[in-house]
Amino acid sequence: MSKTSCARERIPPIACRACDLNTICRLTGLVAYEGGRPRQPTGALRTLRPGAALFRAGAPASALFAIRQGTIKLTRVTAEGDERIVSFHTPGEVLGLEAFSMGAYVCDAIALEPVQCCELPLPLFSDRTAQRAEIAAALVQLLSRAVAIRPDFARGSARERVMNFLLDLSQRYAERGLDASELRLSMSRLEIANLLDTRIETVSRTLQQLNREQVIHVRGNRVRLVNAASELAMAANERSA
Amino acid sequence: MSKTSCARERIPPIACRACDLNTICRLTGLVAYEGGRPRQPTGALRTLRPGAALFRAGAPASALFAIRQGTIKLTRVTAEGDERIVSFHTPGEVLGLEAFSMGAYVCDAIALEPVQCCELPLPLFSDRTAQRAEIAAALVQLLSRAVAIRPDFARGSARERVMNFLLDLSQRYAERGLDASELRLSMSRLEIANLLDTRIETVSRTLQQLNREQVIHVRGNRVRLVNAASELAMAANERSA
DNA sequence: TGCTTTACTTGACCTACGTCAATTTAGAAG
DNA sequence: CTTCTAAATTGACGTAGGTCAAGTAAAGCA
Repeated sequence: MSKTSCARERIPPIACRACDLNTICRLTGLVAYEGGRPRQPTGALRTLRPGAALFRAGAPASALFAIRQGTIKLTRVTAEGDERIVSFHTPGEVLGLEAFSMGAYVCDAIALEPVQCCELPLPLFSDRTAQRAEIAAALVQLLSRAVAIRPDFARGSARERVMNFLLDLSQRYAERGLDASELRLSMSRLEIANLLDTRIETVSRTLQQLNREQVIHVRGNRVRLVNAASELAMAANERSA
Repeated sequence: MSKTSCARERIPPIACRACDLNTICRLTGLVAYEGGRPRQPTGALRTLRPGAALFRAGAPASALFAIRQGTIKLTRVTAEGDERIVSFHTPGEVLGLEAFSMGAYVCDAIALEPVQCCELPLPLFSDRTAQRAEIAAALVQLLSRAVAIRPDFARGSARERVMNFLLDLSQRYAERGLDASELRLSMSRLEIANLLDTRIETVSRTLQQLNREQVIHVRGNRVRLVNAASELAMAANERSA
């Protein structure tokens, strides 16, 4: 599947405190708060090999998931039968929020690399515990953030799409406290092209072009943002929509 | 602003029971349930003239809004200073859900026609009433639906974009119990082009093309879906993503 | 009713990107 | 190390849709 040399450059799991699910985990008693150290949660922990599915579109929704390590792609299958990538997700992000309204998941969630993630079974949220109101409030918070922030990569020129994609990745790195200018692309060019609604050749050409212009520095799946800051200002407002 | 002959073809307000906010309105005691008849809610009712703003991006978020009548566009301003349309909203839909996580609204909400909408001040949701858990649950439901259903019109060929746009409108008509094949476009060609990330000439040409092929029947801002059902099956899975 | 303005349509031309095809590069296996 | 395979790059060429420009129709107003 994805080649991604994972064996040697394995990145440690994200700390619970940097995870979007943190508040909810604590409220549901799933994990003891660890004050900063990455620590094994007490709840169900799932591991996936590259290419394995965390859940499938149409499967009854049973839990929320938080990514601890690795990257997951959300995909749908078009009427013509080909895969369409909806989004990529990195450590600290929560999947399966549609569970509260749909009976089933709406996308396939596929690991791009070795993935580790926490599972919060839905029944946790229907229990009539004393904390329920607090949990609900935290959920409302989480969901509200998810509706507000919707990057849209299938807009503008190929160059804008690629830049927006890289800058979005960079921003997410930064939000989790990682180096925002040194990216490791865990997805293939084909998967990027799919997300951006363009072609693999266009992604390749555009990356090389940006490389030649010294805006970025590309080498395989490693990308360093060099003069992207200037383009950043330009594209920043575009990304969130 | 938008021309839209509104004086004569005024459409009556939507019934509360067909509104996404219905459950929440009842729980917050804002409106007495009316069992089906469209009835004036007891809460704050706002009216807007075409071109007027319900709220602006960056303004402190103070309330949730439900559209009773008319169409609203959500827009953002790009770094280059031009407007980008994020979505159009029709009666029964709820605006401002980002309020629970952001302190401010993230888009401008502009009326395309005379608009009437209900306002639910945010303080309603922070009151520690006995119902609070139920209200929160209803909110989670509403938000969860909003994250699950994300049409994406800036993908594929011009023809696909236009069809997806029309079919999405049609579907929303249907969901509120209106005739799904007889559409009245309350937005200009320019606004459609903006949403679809294409040009006004392309929208025009594509509509005329579809008209020639008898897939739809266009006459100004009235569109009848004729043989769209066949294309519908094809595009149905595309729309929601 | 005609006049003015703005929205929409249509045509001609051009370019960014898609398509097809040939290399080159980089992991994986031996 | 070499071989094998899949991913990525690069080139040549065609086309959907962007751009520019000229009509046409319809809404608002005297």
